[in-house]
Amino acid sequence: MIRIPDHPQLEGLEERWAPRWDEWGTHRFSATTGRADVYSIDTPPPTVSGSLHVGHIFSFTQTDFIARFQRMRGKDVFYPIGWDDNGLPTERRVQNHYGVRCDPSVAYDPDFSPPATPPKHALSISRPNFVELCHKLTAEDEKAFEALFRRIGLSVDWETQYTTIGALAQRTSQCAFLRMVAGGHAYRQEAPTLWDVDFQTAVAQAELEDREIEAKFHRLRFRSAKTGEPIEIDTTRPELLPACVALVANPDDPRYRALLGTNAVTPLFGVEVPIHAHPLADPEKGSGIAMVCTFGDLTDVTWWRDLGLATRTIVTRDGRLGHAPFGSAGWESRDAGRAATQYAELEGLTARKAQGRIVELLAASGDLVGEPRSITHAVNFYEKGERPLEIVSSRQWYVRTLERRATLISAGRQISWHPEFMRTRYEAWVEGLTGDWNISRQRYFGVPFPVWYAVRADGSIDDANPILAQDSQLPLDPATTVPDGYAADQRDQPGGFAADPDVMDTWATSSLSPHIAGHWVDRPELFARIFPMDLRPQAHEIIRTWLFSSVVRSELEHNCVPWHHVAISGWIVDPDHKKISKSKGNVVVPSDSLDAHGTDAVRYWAACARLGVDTTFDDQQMKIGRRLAIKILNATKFILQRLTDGSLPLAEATGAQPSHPLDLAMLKRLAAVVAEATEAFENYEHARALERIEHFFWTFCDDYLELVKGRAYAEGPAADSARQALLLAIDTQLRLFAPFLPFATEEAWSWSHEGSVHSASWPSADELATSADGPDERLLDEVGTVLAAVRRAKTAAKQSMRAPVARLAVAAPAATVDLLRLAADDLATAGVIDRVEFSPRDGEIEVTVELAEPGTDPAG
RNA sequence: GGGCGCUUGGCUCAGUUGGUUAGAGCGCAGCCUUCACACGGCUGAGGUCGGCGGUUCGAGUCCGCCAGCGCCCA
Repeated sequence: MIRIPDHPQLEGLEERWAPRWDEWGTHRFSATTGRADVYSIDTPPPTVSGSLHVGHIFSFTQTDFIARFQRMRGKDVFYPIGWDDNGLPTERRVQNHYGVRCDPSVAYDPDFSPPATPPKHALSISRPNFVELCHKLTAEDEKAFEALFRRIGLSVDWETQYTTIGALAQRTSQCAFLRMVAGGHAYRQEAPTLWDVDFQTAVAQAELEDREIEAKFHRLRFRSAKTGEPIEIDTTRPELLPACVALVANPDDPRYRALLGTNAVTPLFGVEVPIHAHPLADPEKGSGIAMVCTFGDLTDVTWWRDLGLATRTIVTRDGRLGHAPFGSAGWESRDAGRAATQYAELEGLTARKAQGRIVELLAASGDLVGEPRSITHAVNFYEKGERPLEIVSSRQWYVRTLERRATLISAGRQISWHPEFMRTRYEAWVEGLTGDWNISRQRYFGVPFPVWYAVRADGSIDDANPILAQDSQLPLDPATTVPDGYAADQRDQPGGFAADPDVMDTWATSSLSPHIAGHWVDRPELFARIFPMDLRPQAHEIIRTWLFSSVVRSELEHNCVPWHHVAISGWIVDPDHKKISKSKGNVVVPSDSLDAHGTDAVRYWAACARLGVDTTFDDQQMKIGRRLAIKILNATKFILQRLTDGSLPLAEATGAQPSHPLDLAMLKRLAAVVAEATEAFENYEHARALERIEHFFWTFCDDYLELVKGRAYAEGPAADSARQALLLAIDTQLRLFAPFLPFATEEAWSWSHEGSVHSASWPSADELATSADGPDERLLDEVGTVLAAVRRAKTAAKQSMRAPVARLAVAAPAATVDLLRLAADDLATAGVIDRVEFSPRDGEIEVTVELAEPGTDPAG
């Protein structure tokens, strides 16, 4: 029996249907079909330690449209959900939340529990205790995300969840790492490394950002080694003078041409350094000749590499000036005693303090020319950091990317980008790579490298020959697991072994999201069904990180791209076009919108935006979505309740095929809409699909429904035709709307069907175009035009739409008249028209309306 | 400094390969209330498409330059 509420509403639909879908397994991946029948999605795992915001709803919902469409098209949709709990954001949140600090030198306390309220001074706890807290807090955060995602009706398979720090992620990550090492794609090397002195970790190129900061140019006086002539250089970092290894000038700069190939002597330290030419030396900057230190900035690294310069590292990992053995090999000086004395003034100071001190020393020795001058310049920062990055020399694991640039660019061209122009961002990034990918991070909450090193008899570490874990041991933490052939008590002992102290960059793990979600390491038959995946949805600011690193991993491991399509979502901006962020105080809480407008309304807002387009947070748009959802309920109710006897199945309610020209014209139009919407969806243009469907729906309600109402109430073949057409049309439209408005469509669908609309098949034009040689589909438009003219006349006369019309006269081209005659009866009924007259004439259609009541107005 | 994107009625946006009077919704104005829908319906006013120049029989739609906004990268 059809049970339709008297007043259908949206309230409560989420609570009614979401549990049903779980029960029915509507969104479950069956994993029984072949790859060709699977549609797999590489869902972005949100950072659970971050905040929930409308951007999540927006972008995740856009992916859900695609998932639901593909499911209705008969695909077995692999739509997992992951949580990114790995890495620094979690560490910071745990530190703040519990008021603790990780100190690896503290011993594990199995009975530890965090204080009820965070203490004023951070409590030092062991690494295992700290990691436990990370797991505890992320588990709570994940629940909040899950609740939100369920509420917005994401059709993910909740049985396919993954994390980026769990055992599977660690095993996957370590396994893939070992394979990279075995394949020669990963290597460990001592190299200049961008270093954040506060976070105490290496930073990858992808995590850099430039910031303009205030600095001072100091003019230092060097002297020519041969002639003693002064050579003045400008530097913002005079404290690095002890690390100076060369001077560089532009080869085209006539001022310094004569000096090229000679040596200069540094002030205070008396070190002889060569003078080289290099095109990156900017003649306009300062005095036009610069000192190269190891290392002040990335340009120093370039010069050091290009020119094969010496290395004299003084900045240590904590951002202080370390030991500099002037007089020993590599630290030769014309006056080693003086150099050592001077350096003793600096050693142990932070870079900032050392700068102040060395300026005093230079002033005292007369080697500072004039006063320091203020400038602003761009300096590298870690995107999450607060102090400029230092460049230190250290041993890190790298993945070879530089040599594969061409491959990576061609990989990008094998992927369909939505929108297409986003590809450019990827290519620009790959072309701009300056070094291999550093995947070592000196953090605590991450995937450890499954590697140890032998400790030599003298206690030094044999870095060159890492001891790699066996696959069967994974996942493991080398800090607790002992490598084959060693005993536990040999840890950190001469002749024993030492664990690699680092963890992997989070991108080194999340770049394997298809492998983690698809169980590459433990369910190969599953992985084969879903990989390469069909779709990677993500935001554009992480093209250079997540997208790039995923392509790298897939190319290295499988020699193919990880997905066929990439869908880039836009950002949410506030009504003033400002990016939504906490610091701006314009954050919109997602649950507020859901409370106020309902899930379908919020989804409608997201559906109106094309991929890649930044979108305004717009309450108004949600209200429109809400109105649409209600209209769908009401229109469905009307058609089912009034026009069938409440008997099922509906197809048998009337039995007849639509035969009336107006009905056939409407169905033909609908068939065209189905075709357009399908094509749009196939092209990842959900907004276009929705626009076409929605536009048709309003015409359907305003014109067609009104026109056939009267006929459909009656009896006979013409009435049967109307009823059948109405049923066919609403059935089709519910399915078309289903990906966008899953709750309202499911509710309306349930009034006439068993099972879920989301398991129904996506409509095809064939179902509707009952006859190719039916009437001209313009019929619906033409009748609509005349009906609008009738309404206009009634409105102008301030009459009700039910006001009777004595006479309607339509003058139009003969072909149009012929068409209109086909629906003259419906027109008369809908307009409450007594007499309808047609007359052929060339030119525009002209409609004359004579109202039965006084106050008749011509219109049209 | 380089790259990418955007600039269409008050607002938010569509405008497919250049082609008849540039579309939609919101907002606004007016009208209509019990028979699907007042959490509504109908009707209407309102843009010449950022600026300049070019290609073309014809440009919002292609090309160049400029301006503003945004993002990415140096």
